[in-house]
Amino acid sequence: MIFIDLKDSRPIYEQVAERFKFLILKGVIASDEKLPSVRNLAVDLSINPNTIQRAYAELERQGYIYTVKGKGNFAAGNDQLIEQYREEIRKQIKGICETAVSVGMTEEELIRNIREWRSL
Amino acid sequence: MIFIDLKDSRPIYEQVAERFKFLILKGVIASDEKLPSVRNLAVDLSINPNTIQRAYAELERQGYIYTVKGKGNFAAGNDQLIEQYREEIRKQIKGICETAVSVGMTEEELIRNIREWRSL
Amino acid sequence: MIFIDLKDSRPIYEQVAERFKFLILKGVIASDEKLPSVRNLAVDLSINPNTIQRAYAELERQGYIYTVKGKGNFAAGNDQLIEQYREEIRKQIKGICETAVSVGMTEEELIRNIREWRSL
Amino acid sequence: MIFIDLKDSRPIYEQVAERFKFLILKGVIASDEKLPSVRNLAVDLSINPNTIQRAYAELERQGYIYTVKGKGNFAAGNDQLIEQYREEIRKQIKGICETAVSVGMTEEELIRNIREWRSL
DNA sequence: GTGGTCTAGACCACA
DNA sequence: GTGGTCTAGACCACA
Repeated sequence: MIFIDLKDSRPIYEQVAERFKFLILKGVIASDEKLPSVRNLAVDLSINPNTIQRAYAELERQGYIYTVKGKGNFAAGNDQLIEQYREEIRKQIKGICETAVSVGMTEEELIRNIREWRSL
Repeated sequence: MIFIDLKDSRPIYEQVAERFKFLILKGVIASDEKLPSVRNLAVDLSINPNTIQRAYAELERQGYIYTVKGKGNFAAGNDQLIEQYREEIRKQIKGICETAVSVGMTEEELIRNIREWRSL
Repeated sequence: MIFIDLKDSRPIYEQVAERFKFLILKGVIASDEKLPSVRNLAVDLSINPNTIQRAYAELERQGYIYTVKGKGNFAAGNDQLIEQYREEIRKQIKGICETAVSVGMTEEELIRNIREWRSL
Repeated sequence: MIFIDLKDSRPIYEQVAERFKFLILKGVIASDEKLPSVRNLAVDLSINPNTIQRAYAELERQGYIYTVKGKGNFAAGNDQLIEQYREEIRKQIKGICETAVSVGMTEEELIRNIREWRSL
């Protein structure tokens, strides 16, 4: 369910957090479903528990999970999260498109690219 | 011409390189035009020369400039660069859009966002 | 009568203890009235009995309840408790106000805030 | 300038962060002034660098400092920070006052307490 | 068993 | 020199 790529330049804790974000938003991990424990996941991925801990702390800070001490970490209700995530994505696309346009790519060209992926 | 923002989380060398990329692609710096010398730019920006050196090395590696020993650094011909840059951007947008769609954003929604920025 | 919020970052035993403190101070639980047994409450709240036990131990330590072996836990007389609780609150407010003032908030500003909540 | 209290129940990283927040808001550390390096402070306080790192990361996340890689950490401009901090304090006071009132303390009593500290 | 904090120490990117 | 990430392993609070 979780994979990490050591060759990826992004830090491991970020990859782990990103992956869980995705799984929660997709509904693969349901609301209030328990995530693997810090220790178990650390063993499974052959990663230090501190690194997992950091990924979970980040997810909690961003509202994707909540922590019950002594019990574990659980996926938060994801209704508002989806809207929050959309906003994040909008900003990312906006940033890229702005630089794209500034070096001469037209809006139509950008849109065409999006349409092409649809057909894949 | 070049500005750096210390509060930006990106490393300084990357900001400098990015800025030159932009200027070259826009044609503000013409093909074969000389870039400021490492030392001068370092003084102007109150930055360590090593940092400028690294930015230039990066630009050369990516084909945006070429170095003539004893003369300086010069902007490469920018025709092929533009296409290269577009390809980069396409990949970035593609990556983002794919995750966007996978969590339920429709293609039309993405396109609408792009159109809205146009009107700004 | 007792509710716990798993998403609250405070430990469960503290939430339980805090809630009973409140009920005793408000007089909802009268002096010498029996509190639910550890086991019953644990079942009702679907919580580990150890956790309830700890909440009760904390309440006893602070003088809010007293234990009669073989009989159960009972609310202490609440006259002195109220004064004790007020003292606690005074200290808390004092601590916060001091730092508030030291970074430039005026006393009048603090008081105004309190008055505003009244009207809610 | 920075002191930590091992007997304090709050984690060390939080104490350190809180202390810097205070110094920045008071203007003791001016805008864009450099904070001690992670390593130096760690040695001075006989604390592990990781713990200082965490305190600084927290401060950056909350906007109190900004990081320049390879250079150090610097105090952010504190105009907006003050307002942000006031809001934090308001919430804290509000929370305490609400429970105070709910157990029978009057608003006037709370205000009287504040006035008394003034005369200290 | 579960998460939270911390130490000790390594290695890397950046300036 | 400076911050950022990570491992290894300890100890504590909580359930």
